[in-house]
Amino acid sequence: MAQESPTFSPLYRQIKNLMLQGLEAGEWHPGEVIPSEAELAARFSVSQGTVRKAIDEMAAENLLVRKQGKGTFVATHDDPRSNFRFLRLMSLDGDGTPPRSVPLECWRAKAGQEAARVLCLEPGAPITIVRRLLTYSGKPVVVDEIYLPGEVFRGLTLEVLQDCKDSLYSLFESQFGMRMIRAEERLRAVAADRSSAELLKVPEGTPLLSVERVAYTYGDKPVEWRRGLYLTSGHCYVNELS
Amino acid sequence: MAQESPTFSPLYRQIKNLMLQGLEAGEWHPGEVIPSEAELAARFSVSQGTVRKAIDEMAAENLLVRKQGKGTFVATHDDPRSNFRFLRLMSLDGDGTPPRSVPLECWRAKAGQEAARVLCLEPGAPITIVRRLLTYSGKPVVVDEIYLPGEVFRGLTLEVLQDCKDSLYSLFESQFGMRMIRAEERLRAVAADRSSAELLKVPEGTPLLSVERVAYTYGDKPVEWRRGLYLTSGHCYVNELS
DNA sequence: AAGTGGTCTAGACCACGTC
DNA sequence: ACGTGGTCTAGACCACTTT
Repeated sequence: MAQESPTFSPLYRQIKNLMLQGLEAGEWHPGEVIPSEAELAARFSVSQGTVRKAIDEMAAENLLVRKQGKGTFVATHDDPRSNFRFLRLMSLDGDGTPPRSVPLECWRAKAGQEAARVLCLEPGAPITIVRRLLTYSGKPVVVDEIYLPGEVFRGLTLEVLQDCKDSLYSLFESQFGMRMIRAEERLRAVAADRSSAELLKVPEGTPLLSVERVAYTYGDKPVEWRRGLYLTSGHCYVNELS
Repeated sequence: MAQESPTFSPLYRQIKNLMLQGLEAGEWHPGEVIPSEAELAARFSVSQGTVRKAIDEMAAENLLVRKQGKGTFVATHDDPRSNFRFLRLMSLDGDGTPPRSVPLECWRAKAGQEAARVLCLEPGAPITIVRRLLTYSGKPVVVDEIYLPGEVFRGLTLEVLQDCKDSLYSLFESQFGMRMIRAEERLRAVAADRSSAELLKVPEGTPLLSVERVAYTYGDKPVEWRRGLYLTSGHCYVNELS
């Protein structure tokens, strides 16, 4: 038989898409409860089980968080236990103290070929670049260079970064309405250049872990390109294969 | 109110545990179909929906693979598309040709302190050690040292490894009944020692990506400890954060 | 007591693969 | 035509949190 409906989409997935639009449009904000399953079922005129399956998928993607007896909440980067999600760095001894972010520079520029390609911008479009250090117990471990679309992050300055007590993604979420939901990282081993070596207080040429990341928001739209150099003498990058 | 049942376990999870025992005991082998949902529901005297939820979880953990219209199958490492699951290496240019495994050595030894701890063995217990090279398009990219419990892998020799056309985990699965289902990796950047540098044909001191892995089989039992040194001049380690 | 998500059931129908 | 997994429904009851 001919394949009649190559675009077949089950009901629960259509419901999911409607809810995704709600999230993207800001109908429900990070940290807030969304309506109960029964309410959503009534709104969309489907059974509770169908809404449930839509929510299940979104919870599996870390977009929503279910809490029995309380409701279903829009996920947020403020939750401290979600810190390991986007920074998989662990001390070689058991020390679990969280890192401190030390912003170094923040300036505006025009997107070059590569930045434009990665962030899906026009070459020459305004971008914002951040350089910062991550320290564990006062010792420098990561130096990051972060490229952001200038339009979205118009109000981002060094002062804003210095005043921020939370993670970078918490700041992006609360101050710029930009929520990171997924990222791809590419890891390589490189030799420390002079500038990085100075910041990390190691000899030039020291092997460093280069971590290149593209982060995406709703609709798989890339909104951050970053390159970090990790000093892995006292820390390691942890990954779970499953 | 007092928490009456701290050990509450829903029905579908009990079913799942029963099925896990079936997998572990070898009742169903990798690649084979398991009984239909209706059959399992009858066997366990529960509804099909409950069996379904048990299978859903196991499919999410890559233990089972559902195929609409055909049945549910025990996952296997033979599936070529599962190669990226445990070897997240990608060419920097788009070249997608798979790697070739070149076994170098295979010998028996007694577990030292660290190997015993990681593999949950008695110090002095027999272990098997494998050294091998991974080449892409003929060029050496990875040198691996692999520690295995000697009891389980008694028949493993260099000849067996050389005769094997599939992945290492396929061999372990088919020849030794040992299926890897999960692994933890720790990544660091290190300088190439002399031996590795020679094998990878790079100068001593070249930055290499050190990948230390512990792989687990059913019941979270560790059964492999490996350390790989990756040459990342032409390849990178890809990771998805979500 | 009331409201939320979590579990379990039973049955109907759909999409896919095989015979 | 048949068997498989996939979707959808409606209703009952359980576990957790708040009022």
